[in-house]
Amino acid sequence: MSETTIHDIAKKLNISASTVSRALNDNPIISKSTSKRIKKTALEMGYRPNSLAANFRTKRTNTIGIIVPLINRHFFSSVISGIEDLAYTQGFAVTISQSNDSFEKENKIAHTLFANRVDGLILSIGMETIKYDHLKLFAERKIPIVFFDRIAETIEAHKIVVDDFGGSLRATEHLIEQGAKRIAHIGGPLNLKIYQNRLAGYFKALERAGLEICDSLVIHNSLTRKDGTIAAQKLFQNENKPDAIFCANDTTALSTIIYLKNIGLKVPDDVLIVGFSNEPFSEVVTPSISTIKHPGFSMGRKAAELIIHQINEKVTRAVFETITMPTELIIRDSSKRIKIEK
Amino acid sequence: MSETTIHDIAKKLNISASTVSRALNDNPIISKSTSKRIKKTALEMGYRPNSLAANFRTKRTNTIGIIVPLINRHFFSSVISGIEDLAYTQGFAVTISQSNDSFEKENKIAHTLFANRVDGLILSIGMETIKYDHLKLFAERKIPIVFFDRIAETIEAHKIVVDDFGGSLRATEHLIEQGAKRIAHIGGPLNLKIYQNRLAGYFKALERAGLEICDSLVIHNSLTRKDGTIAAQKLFQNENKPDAIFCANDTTALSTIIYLKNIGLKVPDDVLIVGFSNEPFSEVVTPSISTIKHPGFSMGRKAAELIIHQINEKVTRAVFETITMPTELIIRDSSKRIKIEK
DNA sequence: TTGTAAGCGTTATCAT
DNA sequence: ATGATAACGCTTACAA
Repeated sequence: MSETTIHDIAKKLNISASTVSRALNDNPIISKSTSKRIKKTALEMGYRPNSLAANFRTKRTNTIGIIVPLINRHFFSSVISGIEDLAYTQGFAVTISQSNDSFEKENKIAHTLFANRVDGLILSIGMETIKYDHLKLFAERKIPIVFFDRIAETIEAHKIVVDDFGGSLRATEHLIEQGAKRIAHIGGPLNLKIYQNRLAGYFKALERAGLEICDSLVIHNSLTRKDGTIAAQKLFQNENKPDAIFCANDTTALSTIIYLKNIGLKVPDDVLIVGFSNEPFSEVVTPSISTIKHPGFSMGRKAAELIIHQINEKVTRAVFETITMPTELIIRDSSKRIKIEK
Repeated sequence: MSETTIHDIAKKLNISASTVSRALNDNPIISKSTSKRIKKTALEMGYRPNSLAANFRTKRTNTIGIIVPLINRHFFSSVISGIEDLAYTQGFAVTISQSNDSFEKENKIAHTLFANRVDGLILSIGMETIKYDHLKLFAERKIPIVFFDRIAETIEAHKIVVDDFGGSLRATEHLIEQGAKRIAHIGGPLNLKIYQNRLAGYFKALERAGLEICDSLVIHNSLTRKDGTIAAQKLFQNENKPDAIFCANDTTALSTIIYLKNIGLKVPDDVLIVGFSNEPFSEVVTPSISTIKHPGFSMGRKAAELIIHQINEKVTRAVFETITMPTELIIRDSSKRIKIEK
């Protein structure tokens, strides 16, 4: 009933436990022949290494902690999938928690992961997070952190973001190319850098085209389905109605389209729409939604690569990179003004 | 630089390490006053419990292992989200791996989780899995397992499934109520129980209504987007064209709708469609897709509840339950023949 | 190439 | 209510 240990194996073979340990860890110092004998009897005796003991001894868990706002969201589950995919090949386990965008929960999770001695942390911070003491914990103990998407600017760490600025610039320029003159923007909370950047890209495009920036055409909210509807409502009650909207996510793009349909306006005939993130639904709704593609899976793999590298290096880096993943404009029906072309 | 231990705290307060340990674990045998003193100095000294040591000592990791085919799929990420949600409140961490529907990977993952001493395992088996030796490992060591959705019938464990039969029955009956006479079925691979059940529900409904079961109206494939298109093509090249299709998932329901649109048939006017799973896109495509709701998040919570109960009980159950989660028919536009009603 | 022995930090058992 | 002590299974200097 009780587990076989390396001592049991050692006793059986009349050798020492350390030799067994070395052999089982493929230490090249052990002769081929004894190593083979040891592995054979280990198998016979049904030995399974006690990684709890090993972890305790070596102070390494081979575990990467992940914190995301919500697992069940396409972008985040893509990233997680990418992290797991690479981590697995490198012998790391992955433990996941969701903050539900609550600072309190994020804080608790961070402490738990810290206590559980994860070797590294990959996270996207929650909407409420503006203090980073819970992350400084890790920094102090030299436990590597990699941020993705929603980053904490003041913490020194590798960061992986998508090119929000460039994507938004392209999206807005595309609307301009399609003939839009009064382009509105439905954006996210500005305490998050990603939404600052998306706003900036939008502004830049307007500026380049010599279009006026109009305060009444810019609305910020939490980008839920409902927020999109309310924003659209506001935009079309105005005097200065937009002829195009660049939405900071696909969810609001969708609810905007639905709202417009309800008040008798057609997309793209009356109003052009571009979203952001390329949610699975965007391709299949009517009209299909033009959007900016977010490379979730690759971001996850890259994040895993960076953190594992740091874990294995054990070198305290002075220099941290911010990696910007390329975005891609996907033009679909919601933003094609010129139907004649084809 | 080095970590504070309970011995350091003990030394500072001139008490024993065991008292410190007890106080920190809220053992009621320790007097309120000393307990308070201990916690205070622990905080001051920046003590963080070494859970690696504790795990090692107690042989518990407070960790639940999860294996799913793919994290980045709406249903699975919902279940994972539900598991994490409950596990977190009960003090359990959750580690996730994806099998990619490969038996080899599933096998390796199981061994790794086993070696890492997870306290319990929640999983949905891959498409290739027909042998269960890797799971018997857990059973032998009395490590609880909970299956969900894709279950291994021969392993004794709690199982959580959705009411595939009932859902399909309702879906098909609904089509019949809407006046359909020649109902086709696009189903999944029959080595998986869930698709057997969905087929059975479809048959049952036809039988009850006295409708003939027609082989040429039933097609099985892997339920991808493309499979749906091919299946629809086949169905409408036939002599005996269907006037309704019950699809075993929403993906094929969608591609069927798109195909029909392309060949000039209208949904729901010419053909009625019902899908299965309530994917996020189903509500927002045009026409919106009637479907059977899959309670992913609740399944996850339930799975977590069951496994944690078993972990804490430490009692070897002789009796295992198979819990069938209720399904719900959501009627949307793709299956509403009678438009006059409103 | 192999063996000896210490020690990781905690909890549990037995005393007091 | 508290203390002393052993033990968990492994890794790793150091010794041989």
